[in-house]
Amino acid sequence: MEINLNEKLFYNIGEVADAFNVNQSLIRYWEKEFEILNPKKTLKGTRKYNSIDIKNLKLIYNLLKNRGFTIEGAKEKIKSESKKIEIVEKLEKIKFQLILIEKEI
Amino acid sequence: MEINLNEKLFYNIGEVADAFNVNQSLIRYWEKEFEILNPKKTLKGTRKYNSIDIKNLKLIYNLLKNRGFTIEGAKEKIKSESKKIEIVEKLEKIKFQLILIEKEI
DNA sequence: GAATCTTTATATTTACAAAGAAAGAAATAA
DNA sequence: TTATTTCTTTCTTTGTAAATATAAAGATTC
Repeated sequence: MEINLNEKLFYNIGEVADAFNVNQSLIRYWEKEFEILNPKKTLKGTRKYNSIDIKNLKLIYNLLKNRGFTIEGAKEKIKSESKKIEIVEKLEKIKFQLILIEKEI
Repeated sequence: MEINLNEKLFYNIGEVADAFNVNQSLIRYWEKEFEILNPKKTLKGTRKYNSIDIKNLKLIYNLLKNRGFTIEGAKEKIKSESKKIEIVEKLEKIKFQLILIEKEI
């Protein structure tokens, strides 16, 4: 990535596409496909990407380009993501309990 | 699946395709794509699927049809599978140690 | 004659790119 | 300053390439 996506509050599509090294059209296409990708638009219709949009884009990019999911597969994955987070939270609690037990020994 | 794939030692492609409810050509196509799918052939060239082939087919089917991987993504996943198995084995050992510790308490 | 084989052609789906219009930004002239 | 021109960016819509899946043909085997 030439462009650092941590400096500004908002980025436009050109900067984003550049940072991910993909075509602008691909960013727009993902927007059609993925509900979570919903950048605000100016009155004139220009997209403005904030840090949450960037985070979601990184997630999508990773699933599609690194991990080898289809678009549909990535959608499912994202849906189940929240469930996974719940599970991780439960595991955190268990970890906490284990630490307590360890201290009792 | 109409056909139960646990009854016989070998199945031919028609039965397999039927069981997975896919086209025979798809089974052959996957064979070209996935190294792990390597059914033995009779002297005359007819494919014979044993339980390992069936297991691998289930894996491939699951990755492609249920979990939403691309073919390339599924290949990668399968490659990394063996590494995962190693990790699980290590965790099993740790579990064993933990049980030992628990008994000492 | 029903099932399978290989090879090749074709269909379908998925993922992305191109094209032309519109808007924005920047440079230049009045 | 404020018009005017010019270049760049972004827009939506439409087109297309690549990936995936299936079908077809003709030969062979069960």
